[in-house]
Amino acid sequence: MKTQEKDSRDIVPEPTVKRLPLYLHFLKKAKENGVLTISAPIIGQELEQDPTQVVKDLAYTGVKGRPRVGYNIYELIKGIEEFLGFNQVYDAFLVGAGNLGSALINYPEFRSFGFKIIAAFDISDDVVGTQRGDVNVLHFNVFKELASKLKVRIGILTTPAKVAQEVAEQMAKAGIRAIWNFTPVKLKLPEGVIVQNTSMYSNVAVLVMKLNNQLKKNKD
Amino acid sequence: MKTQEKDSRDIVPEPTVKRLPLYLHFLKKAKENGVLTISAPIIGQELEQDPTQVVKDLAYTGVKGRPRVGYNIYELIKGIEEFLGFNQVYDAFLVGAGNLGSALINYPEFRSFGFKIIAAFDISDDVVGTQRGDVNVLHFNVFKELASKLKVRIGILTTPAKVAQEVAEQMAKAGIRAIWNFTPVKLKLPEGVIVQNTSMYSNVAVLVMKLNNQLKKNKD
DNA sequence: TAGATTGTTAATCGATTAACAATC
DNA sequence: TAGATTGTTAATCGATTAACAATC
Repeated sequence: MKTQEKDSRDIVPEPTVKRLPLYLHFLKKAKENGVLTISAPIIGQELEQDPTQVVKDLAYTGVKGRPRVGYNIYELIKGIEEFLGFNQVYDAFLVGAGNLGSALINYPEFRSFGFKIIAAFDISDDVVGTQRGDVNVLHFNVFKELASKLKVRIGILTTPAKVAQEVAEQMAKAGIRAIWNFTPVKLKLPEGVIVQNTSMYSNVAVLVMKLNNQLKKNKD
Repeated sequence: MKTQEKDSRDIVPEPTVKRLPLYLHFLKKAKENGVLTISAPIIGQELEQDPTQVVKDLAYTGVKGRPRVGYNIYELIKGIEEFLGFNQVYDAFLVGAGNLGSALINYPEFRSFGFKIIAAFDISDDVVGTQRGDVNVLHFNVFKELASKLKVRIGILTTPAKVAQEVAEQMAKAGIRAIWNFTPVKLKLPEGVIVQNTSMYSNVAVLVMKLNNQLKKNKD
C-alpha cells in the first residue's frame, strides 16, 4: 500500500517551498519601492542565495524571465503566490490562547500567506469570552461543532505540551486536516492528517552550538 | 580570506544538531517514566526517524551504547546536553516585548536549552516598566549599557519588521554575538555576528502546499 | 553587436539509507 | 549460544553548484 507515487505535483523540493516565501517577502518590499523588473542575481545577493538556485526555484512557479532583463515583478509575485496557493485563503482555528497564540493571531500578514485565523479556543475561564484583536476566544468544547459547521481544515496548536496530543486528536476528529504544531510533542495522528512542527528547540540548539563554536574558535 | 577551514568542531551536520534536541525532549520524558536504558530503534520508532540515523546522531555526542541493550538513559541525556552546550547557560536579552516576546519569556524550558532571558526591552511607554513573569521590561536606550556591563552575548529579536534591521545593528554594536531573529527581515550585520532565523512564513508555506496537494489528490 | 541573464543539463557535494561485522 | 543492537563503512539519493547554450 501507499504506492509511493511520484506525483507530478509533489516533486517540488521542500527547500524550494521554504525559500519561495522569503523571495516573496523581499519582492513585495521591492515592489513598494517602485521596482518593475528584477533578476535572480539581485534577489540572490539580497537574500544570500546562489543565483542559480534562485533561477531554479523560480522556474518551478512557471513564471518566465527574460535574459539580460530578469522577471516582471508583478508577474513574479503573482506567480509565486499562485504556486504556493496563497491566493486562496483557508480558515483556521487556533487552540491555546496564551501569549504565543495571541502573537500568532496578531500576525496580520498570515492573511497574505494562505490562511486566516477566524477563532481561538481555550479552556481557561480567564480567557474564554475575551478577544484577541478581532478574534474571539471560545471554549474548546464547541470546537468540533464549529469546525464541522464551518468546514475548517487548518488547526494551530499552541497549548501546553501536556495536553497537545489529546487536543490534536480532538482536532482530527473534528475534521481538521492540517495541524501547525508549536508544542515540542511528536503528535501521533491518523494517517492523512498533515502535521507541520515548529519547535523552538531545534533552532535554539543550532544557535547555541554556533555560538559555542565561535567563542571556542576565538579563544585559540 | 576566510580559509573555509574544515574545523574538527563544526563537522557536525546541521540536521543532526536539529534532531538532538528532539531526542533530548523524548528521553527526558522517558526518564520521568522510569526508563533506565533505551535503544536507537525505540527512539526512532517514537520520533519517526530511521534507527540508523539515530545511532549516527547519538555517536556524535560520544556516548557509548551496548549492543542488544541500548544506551543508559542518564548518560545519554547528559551526553546530549553537554554536546549541545546546554549544561552552561547564556544570559539573553530580548527586544520587542509584544505577544511573541512575552510568549518566549514565558517558555521556562529554555533554561534547560542553554540560555535564559534575563531582561526585555521595548520603546513603548505602555510596556516599559512592566513585568513579564519575573522579567522586567526596560527602555531600549539602556540596552547597550546593560549588555556590555553584563556581557550579554545572545539577543532575541521580536520587534516589528520595520525596525528589525536598526535594532539588530544596535545589538551588534552593544556586543551581542548571536541574534535569534523572529522577524521576516534578512538582517545585514558585520561578519561574525551569528543570526538564526525563525521565520513563520516558510513553515506556513510548507503546510499550505501540503494541504493543497492532499485536497487535490483526494479530488481525483 | 556585446554581454548579462535565463533555462537546462551535468558534476559535485552532503545527508540519508543500506549493509555488515563486532559485541553484548 | 542466538539474536538484537551498536558502530562503521559503502551505496544511494537528493539538493546544490557549476557549466554552458540560448536569447534578449
